Amino acid sequence: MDARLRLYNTLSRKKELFEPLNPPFAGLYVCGPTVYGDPHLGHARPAITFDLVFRYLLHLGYKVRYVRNITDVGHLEADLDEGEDKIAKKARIDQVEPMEIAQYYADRYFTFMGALNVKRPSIEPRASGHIIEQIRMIQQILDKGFAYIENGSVYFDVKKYSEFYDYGKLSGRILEDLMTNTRTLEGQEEKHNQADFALWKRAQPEHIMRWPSPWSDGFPGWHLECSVMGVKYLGETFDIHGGGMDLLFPHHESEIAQCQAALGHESVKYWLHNNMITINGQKMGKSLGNFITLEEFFTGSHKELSQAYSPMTIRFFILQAHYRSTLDFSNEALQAAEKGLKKLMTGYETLTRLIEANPGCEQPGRPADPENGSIASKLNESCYAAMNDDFNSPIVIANLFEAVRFINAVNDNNDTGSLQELPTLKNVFDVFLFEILGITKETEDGQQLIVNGLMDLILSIRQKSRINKDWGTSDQIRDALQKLRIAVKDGKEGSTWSPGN
RNA sequence: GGUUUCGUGGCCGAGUGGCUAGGCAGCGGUCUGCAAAACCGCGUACAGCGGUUCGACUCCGCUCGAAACCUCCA
Repeated sequence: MDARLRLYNTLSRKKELFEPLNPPFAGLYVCGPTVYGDPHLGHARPAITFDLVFRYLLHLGYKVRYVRNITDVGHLEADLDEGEDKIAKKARIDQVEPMEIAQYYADRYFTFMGALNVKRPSIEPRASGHIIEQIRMIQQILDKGFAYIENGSVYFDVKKYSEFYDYGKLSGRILEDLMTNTRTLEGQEEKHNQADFALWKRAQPEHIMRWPSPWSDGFPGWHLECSVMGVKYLGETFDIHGGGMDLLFPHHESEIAQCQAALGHESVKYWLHNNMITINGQKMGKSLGNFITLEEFFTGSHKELSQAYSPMTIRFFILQAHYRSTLDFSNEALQAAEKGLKKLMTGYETLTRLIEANPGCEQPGRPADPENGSIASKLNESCYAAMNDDFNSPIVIANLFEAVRFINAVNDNNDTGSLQELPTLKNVFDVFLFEILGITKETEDGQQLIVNGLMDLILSIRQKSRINKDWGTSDQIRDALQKLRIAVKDGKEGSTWSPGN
């Protein structure tokens, strides 16, 4: 087994050994949300993917600085209002200040990502707070001769750039194709070439989000912020840059070009890209209008949803697929995830109970089968191997299911010979399920304590009727609870209950 | 048209040149007052056609099909 982390670098299209530039430090930059709409399932994929990366790097002992930007400026609307900032457009509709919109949706984003147990990054910088730095980088690119000024706007000169460097190396694009194949958009006649992209745009009079610059009152181009903030907080070269596959071109390609042009070298060592979530085989996205917001998932209020799905179900659903695969949404798949997760959590509870009931087993490291090593430590190794192989969370989950089968077998057979495996097994769950995969028990609040008390009471009454073989009463209670979506299970040592089906 | 990626059993999804993925659903059984859970067992797979190979689902080529990107998008 290779105990070292390997990750798939989009730049080389190969799995590479992770060797950070300045160990024990590791830098991670991920393209964050544009805050002009409610967070949907598509936002959850990269957030959870790179949360997994973040958590695993931390677990391996790296001192990680994780930067994820908030885009609150600079994305152009290409359809009806060309040249107008998306946030500004929404603001005009709602008759409020653009920053108020950005603030509102940023807050929503944080709230829902929090529900998904996504760790907050070390730094969450906003594009609007880095206008000065962006202006400086534009000036650097101009000074090096890789940009030109046209009517108050500044454009990146892709043709000039590709005389020295390879524009297209990340996405596999060929420059000649880009020059000829790019669709002609209105208001783009200032460009010398179709493939050129804006570094600074002069604002039209009705454009409300604007800042002064040496060239005009305007706003920065839409690829610039990530280059600027990545370099500012992680250094001129840093380890990992992540994002969705849809950002590969032109966004990340242009980021590489901007850094190369301004700094004389590239800034990113490993490029990581998560795949898309599809709905009926099609990408789920804002512009397609087929997205389901996270709020709708949590409440079940969308016509495509047959029920509500808890945040942990969503998280588990996403982690059950490898991050570089597309993941197709369906109610059936979500329900399977819900049940699978429940099985895992029940298994963990059984494990905890077994350890409490058998204080003698609290000496880890004594394998039941010394010939072949313990099952628990094998699973542990297998989980590390999976994570080291480009963050293969589905394999980790498969291992955890195997652990559950083992736990249940011990529980059923009272196999005392295997009890000493349990502490190690608990450690595997604590590390992989909770710490690295970031699954949590769904929260219990004050109401829950009352419910617990009531349920204890009800089940003790039912137990009495069962002892008296009063099946009518006992079934009446169970059926009534069933209608409230509370499942009762009768075991040898009394009954237990759980919410859900 | 170009670039990138993919096509695995009822559904979702891993993986490998020869040895069980896993989950959900289904069927049979054990257990149980019944049920649920759990456990045991079972079934239908690697789009098609060629090639390389002792042997390919796994490598190569072609065909068919799908998606993303080429335009803001996670």
